[in-house]
Amino acid sequence: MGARDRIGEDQVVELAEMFRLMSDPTRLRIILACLDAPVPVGEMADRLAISASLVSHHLRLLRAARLLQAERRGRQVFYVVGDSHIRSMLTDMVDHVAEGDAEAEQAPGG
Amino acid sequence: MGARDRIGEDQVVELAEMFRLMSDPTRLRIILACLDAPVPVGEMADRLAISASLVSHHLRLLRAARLLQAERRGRQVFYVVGDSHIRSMLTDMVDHVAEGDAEAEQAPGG
DNA sequence: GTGTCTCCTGTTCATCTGTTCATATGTTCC
DNA sequence: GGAACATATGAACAGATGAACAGGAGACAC
Repeated sequence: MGARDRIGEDQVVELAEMFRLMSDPTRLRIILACLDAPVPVGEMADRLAISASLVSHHLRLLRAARLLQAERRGRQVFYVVGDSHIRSMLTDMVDHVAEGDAEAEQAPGG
Repeated sequence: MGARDRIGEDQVVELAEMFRLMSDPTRLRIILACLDAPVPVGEMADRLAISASLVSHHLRLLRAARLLQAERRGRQVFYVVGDSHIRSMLTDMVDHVAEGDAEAEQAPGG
């Protein structure tokens, strides 16, 4: 038993890289921003209060990892989470940190 | 829609830090190693083919984030994933990369 | 009490990463 | 063709990170 034991080192590296993309607050904010609906780069930069250049830099990484998909509409480029599993996981994790923040204190000793 | 937009910056940082812990292949391997059952540090080092010191260093980070729980049995210390959500998510993600690896090969470009 | 095993902690170093500034590319309108 | 807007890219720098080395603390056996 244990799919977690059956995955090879390559899979682990692949998974780690996926987590790495989401390990930065700025990048995570970008992913979360376009979790449900496509969002243009400029709006992201405005909502996240960061420069469009920085957003674009992160977007490049996210695109390379297939985490985000780009869709051009005229002069604007809309980005959206393209992976259903990632989207589902993200939604769950967001809910987890939103609620689990209080019940994580069940650990005895310390 | 809502939950992902309702979380504040602190939550995002908290979530990002969680991902950060899992973003390292070595550290992810450690987490995966003690995903189901508690594993002693020495066995981890042996199974992962890395020094016990390095394992301990990573263990410290994982413990600080409450991702892993330590349990002392005699002179050995067993570590196990202490978060049900994380365990669930990890199992799902492992399965995701295990399956997605086959369909990801349809990309001709490098 | 001594010796050994297992694990923890502190420090240093090579490397990577995120961020900013300056600039290029692409698109629309005239 | 040119101007304006939106996005992408490259170089450089400050900060963070993982890995290795050395020393120390706790537990068990004698």
